[in-house]
Amino acid sequence: MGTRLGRLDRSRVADTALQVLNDVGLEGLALRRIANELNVQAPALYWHFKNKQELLDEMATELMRRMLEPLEGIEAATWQEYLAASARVTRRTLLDYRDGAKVFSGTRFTANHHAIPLERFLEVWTGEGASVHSGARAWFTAHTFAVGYVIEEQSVYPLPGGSRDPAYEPDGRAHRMEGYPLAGQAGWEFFGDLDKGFEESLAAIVAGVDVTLMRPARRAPAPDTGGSGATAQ
Amino acid sequence: MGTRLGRLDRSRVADTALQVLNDVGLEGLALRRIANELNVQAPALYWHFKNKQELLDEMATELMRRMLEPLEGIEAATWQEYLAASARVTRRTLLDYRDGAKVFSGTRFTANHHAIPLERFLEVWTGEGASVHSGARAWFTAHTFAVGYVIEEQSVYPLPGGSRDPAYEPDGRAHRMEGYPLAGQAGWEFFGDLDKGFEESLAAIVAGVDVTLMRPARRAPAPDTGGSGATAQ
DNA sequence: CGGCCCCCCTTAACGCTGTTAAGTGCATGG
DNA sequence: CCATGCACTTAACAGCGTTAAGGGGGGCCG
Repeated sequence: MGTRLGRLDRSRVADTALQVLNDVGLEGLALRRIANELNVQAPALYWHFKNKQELLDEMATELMRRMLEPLEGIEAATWQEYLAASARVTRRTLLDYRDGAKVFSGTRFTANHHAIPLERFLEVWTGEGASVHSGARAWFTAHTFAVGYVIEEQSVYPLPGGSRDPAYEPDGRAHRMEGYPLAGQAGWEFFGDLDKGFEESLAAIVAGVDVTLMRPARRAPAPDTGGSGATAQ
Repeated sequence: MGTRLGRLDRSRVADTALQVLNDVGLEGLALRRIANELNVQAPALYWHFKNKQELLDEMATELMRRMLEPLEGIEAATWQEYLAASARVTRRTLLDYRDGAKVFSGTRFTANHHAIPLERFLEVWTGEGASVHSGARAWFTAHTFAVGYVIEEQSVYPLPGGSRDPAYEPDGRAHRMEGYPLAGQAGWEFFGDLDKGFEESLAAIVAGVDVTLMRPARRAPAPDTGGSGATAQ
């Protein structure tokens, strides 16, 4: 159904693949379907990608690219604001695509655009007198959480902007939880208001990063996290 | 290869499937392969599961079941210890299986064993005078992070106990980061010592949960998280 | 201007996948 | 002793990622 617009290239294929993803999901993302949308036969894609994984990598890179614009628009005076804002951009971008978080997570980028916002964050962070080490840890914590959160979220709301998967109805969950009264109530919290839940968790993470990574760093260069006893390297 | 031990049932199939998973990974996990290991033909599995997804759900449930034993062994005086210990058990269990985190994440459980440790945590948490709401948020934050962390981790170390994927060698990463000096250094932090990284992030989350969810809850029943307040949907 | 080459795509085919339909043996209960 | 139905078999299908081989066309070189 697509129109032939001249030659193919990696980024046009990745762009079309992301549209197809929203139609059929990760499970149904077939090379023949993508090729059809580009008015081309499936093996043509192998001229531009050595296999499907390489196309998925390009799709993840394209998602990262699409995060950059809103990220550049962030005007954050503090590292807290920038860290939180970038986690929100990550979440919102991944939510725009069906199975976006699964495509994104664990996939290697084919370019290093992801270094741009990280570099910017670390400039602000180290400007406060803290180490690159602790800043990297702060960044990784927030983004690991954000991706993990959206993975859970997208199994409740599989379609971007769509309605909830019936199996995750809080009512049904609470009903199955007889014998676990507190856990039953908790089900509501998990999959109730996902926007609010994200904000609350994110606020906790930012506050914790401040306490354990930023503020000790001002006093001593090798912060002890109070965890399993391992001291910073 | 397998020996016929009488009849099949869901849990024996799931157990075998988890062994096969460690051999061939999620990508290579084929019903014919699992069936062969059970000395049975592939369609036989359809007597016990309506499709492959239902088998994957059972595998995730079995993983949850295998977390229960170490979780019950935890003697934690404080909610901090119990929350951190349960996140560690989650990580260690998922790391025992190839692609364990991907199998686990976003998959529905076929039983509600997961309520057991959650109930126990909420008892300790609410015993401190805080709400079920904030406790559920604390639990979800820590476990979302743990799963997200292992997903990243297993794309660096695909095999349980195996060696690192060459594409993630910190050396190589830093080399590709020219122009981003701080981000280049940060690469080491991300994929250097993953055990230590997990502990540092976990310590930050526990501390943040304390500050934003436990301690305000002692004063007011409806805690304001101090986030952006934007709960746009 | 002629011919070659290489880029980009085509057609054909392979082995494998999840899944369905139909049939079979065996244990069990009336 | 026969009938019921559980638990599995064999056979087959459509669709998947991927490879092999071939072809058309535009640009460069003789």
